[in-house]
Amino acid sequence: MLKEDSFFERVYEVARQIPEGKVTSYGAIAAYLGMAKGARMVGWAMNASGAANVPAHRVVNKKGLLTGKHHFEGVNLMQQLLENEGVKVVDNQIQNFAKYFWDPLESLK
DNA sequence: TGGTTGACTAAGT
DNA sequence: CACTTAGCCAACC
Repeated sequence: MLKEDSFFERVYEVARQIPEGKVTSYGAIAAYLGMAKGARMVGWAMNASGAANVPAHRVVNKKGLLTGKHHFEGVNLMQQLLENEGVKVVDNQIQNFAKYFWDPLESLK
């Protein structure tokens, strides 16, 4: 199987390792991939993750805001998935974000 | 090849 | 608090 060495595939592999009930940020994934300034690329990769088996709903911005929810089928789907995993979301923001935060730099190093 | 794009982030107004 | 500017960089056309 030809694995695309593209940036997207790397993002997908990290995203797939996010444990249930945990979330991370675009910047954290980017930093893990060696592009601290590449948070936007991660978000863009998520945009293309539609066909991939990637839990994009576990990736939020640095403040714990569900900035990407507008890209899901429904604006409530992303929050629904997170709450289904035990992550409380209020007003598009993850509550107790620090507690749910999963850092690939610490977990995958 | 080069300009446009974007689910980010930080700092400024 | 809402909006703007600026930096960042791979993928896309």
